Amino acid sequence: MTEDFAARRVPRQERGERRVAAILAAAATLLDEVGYDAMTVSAVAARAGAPIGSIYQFFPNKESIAQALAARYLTELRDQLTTTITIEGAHLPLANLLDQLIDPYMAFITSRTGYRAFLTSAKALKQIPASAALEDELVGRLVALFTARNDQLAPLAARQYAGVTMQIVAALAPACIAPDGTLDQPMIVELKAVLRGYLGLRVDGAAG
Amino acid sequence: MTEDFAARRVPRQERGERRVAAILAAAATLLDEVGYDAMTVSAVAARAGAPIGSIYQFFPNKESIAQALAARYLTELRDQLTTTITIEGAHLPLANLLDQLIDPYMAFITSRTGYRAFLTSAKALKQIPASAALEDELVGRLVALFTARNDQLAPLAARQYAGVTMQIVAALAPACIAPDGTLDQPMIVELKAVLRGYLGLRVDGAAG
Amino acid sequence: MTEDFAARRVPRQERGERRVAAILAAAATLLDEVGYDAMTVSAVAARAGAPIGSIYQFFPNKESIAQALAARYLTELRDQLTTTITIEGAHLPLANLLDQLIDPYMAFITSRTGYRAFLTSAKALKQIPASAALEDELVGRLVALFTARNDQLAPLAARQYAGVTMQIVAALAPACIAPDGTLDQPMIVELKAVLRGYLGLRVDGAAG
Amino acid sequence: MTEDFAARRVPRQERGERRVAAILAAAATLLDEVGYDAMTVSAVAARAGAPIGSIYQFFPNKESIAQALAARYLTELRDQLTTTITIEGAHLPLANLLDQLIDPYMAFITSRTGYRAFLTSAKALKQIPASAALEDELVGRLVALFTARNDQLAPLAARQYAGVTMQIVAALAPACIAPDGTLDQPMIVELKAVLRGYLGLRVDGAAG
DNA sequence: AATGAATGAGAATTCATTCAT
DNA sequence: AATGAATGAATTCTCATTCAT
Repeated sequence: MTEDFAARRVPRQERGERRVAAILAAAATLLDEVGYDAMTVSAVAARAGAPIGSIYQFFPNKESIAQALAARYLTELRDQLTTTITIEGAHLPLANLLDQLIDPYMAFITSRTGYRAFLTSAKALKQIPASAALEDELVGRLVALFTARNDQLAPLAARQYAGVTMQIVAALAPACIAPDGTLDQPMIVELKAVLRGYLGLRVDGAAG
Repeated sequence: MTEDFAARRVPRQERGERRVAAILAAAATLLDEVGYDAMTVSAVAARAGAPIGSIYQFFPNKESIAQALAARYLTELRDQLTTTITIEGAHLPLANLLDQLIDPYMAFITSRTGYRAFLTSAKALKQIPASAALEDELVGRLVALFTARNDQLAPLAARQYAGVTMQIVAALAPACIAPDGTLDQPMIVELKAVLRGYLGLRVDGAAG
Repeated sequence: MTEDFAARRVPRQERGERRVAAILAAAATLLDEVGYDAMTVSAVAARAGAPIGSIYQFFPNKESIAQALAARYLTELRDQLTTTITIEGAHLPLANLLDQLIDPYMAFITSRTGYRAFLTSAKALKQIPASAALEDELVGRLVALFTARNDQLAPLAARQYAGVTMQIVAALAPACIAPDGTLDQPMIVELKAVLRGYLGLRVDGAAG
Repeated sequence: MTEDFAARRVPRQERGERRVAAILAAAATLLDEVGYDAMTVSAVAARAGAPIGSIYQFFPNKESIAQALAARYLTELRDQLTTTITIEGAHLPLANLLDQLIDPYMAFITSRTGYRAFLTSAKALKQIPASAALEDELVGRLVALFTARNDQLAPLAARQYAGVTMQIVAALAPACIAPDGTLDQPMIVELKAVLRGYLGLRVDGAAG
């Protein structure tokens, strides 16, 4: 269900599965190193130790390689955030809630090679269906959380705040990754401060 | 100071200046429409109504075209922000101060074709010296402004908050431009709220 | 005699026969739709619902698939024309004779998917032995028929007229098939007129 | 007016014109030798003594090379047939008229390398606008000629006979060219006989 | 100086055929 | 025998940049 929408042919033999895994790993690295545009299918093949024809045995084109990787990451991300964003946090102090939300997400990002490329060029990789779906789900979860914190919140407003929250995180996340791929902790502290400020105003209604 | 670092020769005749202007205008449009990677030197030439040879009369390579455009925009931006970010605003209510800061900036962005491309791919266009210089200056001005609002602020902290402020603006600005190039006003309101929240915490020390 | 020259092995089990039939049917359709060059072995496999490996179990290469189909059609055609082209028609009025010759042939053509491809690209499919043999036989039959109509006819001349007759039919037949695969009746009338005119001159010796 | 519809850029320098000529000549030869599908752009380049990039300087794609050649031939053919097919021939004996029509055409065909490829795969080279236009004009001229010979001829009928005449010529012409590229004179005699028979029936109304 | 042709390495992709399982 | 993965040369086309005129 994850990547079959993009794959030319679903690998049926174990050998094929190994190939696909190697291809995606190679693509991830290259995405990280040079970005989508500069990533070459031959480079992916070389990295994966596969002849170029094998790539096209499983993926119809360059774009679909990135999409398959994105889809895989999105599934994993969904699994994680489903655990992380819950009503459980409704009554925590904002700062604690944000720790629970942000820290795992940042950990996720840095553990997924190439994820950065998706953050920066969401449009380059066209609309990945899985992406829209995940976004909808996450917004829904945030809305539930926000509403649970503040039952005065109008649904439409909650929805907007949720969207902005996700944009903030997406937009600032790259800034939290140092060039060497490790996390920039001070920047993460600031990201949380940004969210604390924003959600303090909008959700917890500190000053209205 | 604008294009001397990139231009192969300073045009001495006005015909040359018109050419350069046409080239940059063409590049700006294309940057907007297709982005840097997909922008082709021949396409720039065609749009500018210039033979491709002419392009290389004035610019040593593709990159330098984008850089010259960036440099021009940065100069203009510097002129504007120099007026906008001043100590004058030190004692304004935060919301008003942000209006004064953000509104002209957003107006600037949308009036400069192709500026979006620079926002999204800061790294693609390698380190533009003018950019670093401008950033330093702006940070300096923000530090002065923040310090004038709150004299308790340690210089280093002020500097960090200024940097984060700029990152927030840079990161969220693209989200404030609708696909058709016009401004997304509700999103701008949220951007201001984000900054209000953040600077309220960090500079005005709402909650410390 | 049909596919033994081309098939890698004669299928002994009926499963194999069904496979071969499916493969040839798929090839026929594709030949019709896209022509020989654009016909892909994988496409044939896909259409036939067979794994590509299976194709090569029965056919040594792409060309042999088309040849097997051609051979099958040629055999069927031989069966038909053997019945159609006989001395029986020697004393019929030319127009009637032509009806007896052309109508079944056109019916044959349209009922054999992909036959058109063979008409147009006789050379593309290299010299099919069965084809040359059939042609010889048909020429022989036409010669007999012509000679029976006109015993003044020199054998060599008769042979040439027979050859030209076949060329005319082969050349104009595609023009008698509408793009949707149905027969273009008015064009068939003209085809007969052409032959009537030609054979009237050459065989029945209208004007000598 | 001839090939500018297909050319990516009309050559403006004499050098460019020489290149285009060399490219078309190379294409003509290859079309003759291997046909359109098997003709490779690199092969054209090699034959023309040009780097492959140069081809794409003047032609947007492979198809357009063939089209440009076809367009050039069609223009030349138009010039010739315009002289050949005239009412002047209205009162000539049919055999003489056909000599006047067929001989120059056959000469034309054999003097134009690669023309054969167009005859055989009219569809492969998509609808060339110039081709349809030329066909219309020729049909018109034949109609005038036929009508001048026989004023009983209904216009619609005349139009159909003209069309069939052209189909006959187009269909049998390849058969009149020997494998070595020279003309097969006996076959030309037969072609004329075919037309004599057909037009005798249809236009001169030998037997109605 | 101005123009547009020249260049060719490289990019994405295809496909007949072979081979491992 | 059956399956589908492996292979890689070949193909079309692009494009930044240089050069001849």
